[in-house]
Amino acid sequence: MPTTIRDVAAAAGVSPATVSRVLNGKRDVGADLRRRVLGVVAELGYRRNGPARSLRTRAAMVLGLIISDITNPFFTAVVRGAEDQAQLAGYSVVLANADEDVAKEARYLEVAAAEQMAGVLLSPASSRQTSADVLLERGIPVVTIDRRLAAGSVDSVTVNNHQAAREAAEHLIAQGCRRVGFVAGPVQTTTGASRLAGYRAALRAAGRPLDPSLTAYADFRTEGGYAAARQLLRSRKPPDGLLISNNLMTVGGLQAIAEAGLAIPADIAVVGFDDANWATAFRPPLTVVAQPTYEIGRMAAELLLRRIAGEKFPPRRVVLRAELVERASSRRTQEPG
Amino acid sequence: MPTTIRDVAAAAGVSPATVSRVLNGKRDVGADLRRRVLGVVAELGYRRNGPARSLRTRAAMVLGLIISDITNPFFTAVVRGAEDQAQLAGYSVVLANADEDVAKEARYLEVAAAEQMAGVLLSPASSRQTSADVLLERGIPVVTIDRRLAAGSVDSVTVNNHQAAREAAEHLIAQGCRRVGFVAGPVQTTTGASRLAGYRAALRAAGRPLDPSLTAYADFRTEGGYAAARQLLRSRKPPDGLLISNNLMTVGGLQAIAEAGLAIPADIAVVGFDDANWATAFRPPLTVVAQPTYEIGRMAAELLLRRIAGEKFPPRRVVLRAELVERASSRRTQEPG
DNA sequence: CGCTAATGGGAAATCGTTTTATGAAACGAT
DNA sequence: ATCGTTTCATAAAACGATTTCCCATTAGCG
Repeated sequence: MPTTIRDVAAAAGVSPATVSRVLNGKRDVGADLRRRVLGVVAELGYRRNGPARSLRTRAAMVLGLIISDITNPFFTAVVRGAEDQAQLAGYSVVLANADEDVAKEARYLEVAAAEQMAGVLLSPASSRQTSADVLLERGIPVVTIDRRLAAGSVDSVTVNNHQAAREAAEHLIAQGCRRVGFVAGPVQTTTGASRLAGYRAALRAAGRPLDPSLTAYADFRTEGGYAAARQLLRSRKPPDGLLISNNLMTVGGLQAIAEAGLAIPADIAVVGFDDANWATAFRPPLTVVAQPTYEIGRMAAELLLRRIAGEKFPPRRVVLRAELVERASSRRTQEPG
Repeated sequence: MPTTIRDVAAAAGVSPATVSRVLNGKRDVGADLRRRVLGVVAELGYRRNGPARSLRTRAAMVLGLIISDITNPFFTAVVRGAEDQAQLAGYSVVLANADEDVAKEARYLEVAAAEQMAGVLLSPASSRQTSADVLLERGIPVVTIDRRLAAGSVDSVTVNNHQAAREAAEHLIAQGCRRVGFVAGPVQTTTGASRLAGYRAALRAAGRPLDPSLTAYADFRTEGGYAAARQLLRSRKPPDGLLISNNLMTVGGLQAIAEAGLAIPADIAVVGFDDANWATAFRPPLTVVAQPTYEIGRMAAELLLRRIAGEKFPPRRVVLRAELVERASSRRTQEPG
């Protein structure tokens, strides 16, 4: 029913092979013939059949993007960057939501292989338990986003988590906070582990003891952040400064602080991660570690497309800069006590 | 290189046709044979080639999901619902971000057709200028989400926007607001138009004049909401109550209010749309019109899958309930003036 | 027992594209 | 005039699944 390449060929009085070459800009086709073919294509409104093409070329013009939590605005911003870059090269982006679940992630990786996707962007739920091999074995390139895999052979695009977390903690210390608390993410992600390490490095550098009761562990989700922050606030010696290591957990943390009736920054100074659009609407405006989200996605897609194009180079670890954006939530004019 | 259906067939000592039948549960295959085939499939780790399958069956096991703004948490929540439902039926979901741009939307619709997607969920940028016909002509079903098309022949899943907006406005009036302002979305979307109409209906019912200086138009985006709210606040007779007709614009509106140094709800009572996770972390907690986002996505996917399965029924317009969730941002104990 | 019907399985065509191998024309150069 | 060499097109073979026929075998029934 829909027009095929044969229809176009017949209408233009050439063979299907010629039409194909015109469409793919392959070997030289006479300029006049090319024009004629393109004319017929436009006239008949022909669009090539994706699956047939994928079957023959053994690769779909599709990039997989498996992210760990689609409700996290950080990732959706990344998606935009990746999508824009992919589109420049004529690729579409398929999104999947792995929900921080290793098994679900594995399933989607298999789907990517079965669908012959050209390449996959992945924010792995765990740096070790990964099924990325399914793709690598078949020669489908993978680039990890926001997090790394323990096996060092895969390209990655991340930010300088360690340093950023350290600077954020040092900022709180410099503002006069005596007890700086930390809401940590899952340590099986490189991002979670690095940020925790950065926080600890800051305390160490400041000669502060590492009080375990100042660190609470959560799962990068709003509810987790809420519970973790509550636990910290209810301890016998609660923190007067708090660093929360991702976006969603920051929302939960703020809620816990509000419920506890504490004033920001007077009672407790707060620094969050990721510059969500509500951060400046919040009162007081939120100090955050801002990540170049769009650029992360764009860069990762660019890297992936180069692999897909067959470029050879040693595994690349792109590290972009995350920067502390100081706002009122962490600003203390006078030292307490 | 990867194992094909022939490999499986050879290893199991049957024909490819039989393997195919087992995998698709089509005609009855002997129980013992079926077991043997499935055993070999598992043993060889065989996964069928998606493109080959799509080529033959003329439909990929893929649903397209074209949303108008991926940075809007409302839509990402919808995505989750759709994805979960799709997965139950063995379908994957492909996401595309149309950015409220009619041309971009048209491009993605063509991609969906070319890729032979089984069906498409769409939140159209405009109720009239749509290219959905590209799909409908080819028999690919479409279900619109959050918004409707003017051509009434397409299934849709929306909420009762008119009534919800009206109730929200009436709530503000009941709280004693004398001048209730409204930040409207694009009226070429059915959602934008309905919410505006609901607001107006509330004023009319309360016998209030329709002061045009109390309505500002924006684009469903944060910056637009900020600009619109600022315009309202700077007018000669600013509102003492404000209804903002979507998620992102609410963030912008709150920012404008904060910058103007106004107190919520004392100086201005606020009601937003969509219950983002930060709404309760905000001080005062935000009164919102909450939409059943997950259910919208789930329902739309369910409807689409039924169409894909070939069910015949007249175009269905599912309307879910959006409900006002009263919190402190709109609560006024005493009447002003 | 003989006939029809039902069941389980295989051979081969088919989906629409790309690509390899091949050939015809055109053009210089010898 | 002949022989390469390009250049431009074509015919036909993939790609890997599904599915339409078709053929055995068995079951059912009078």
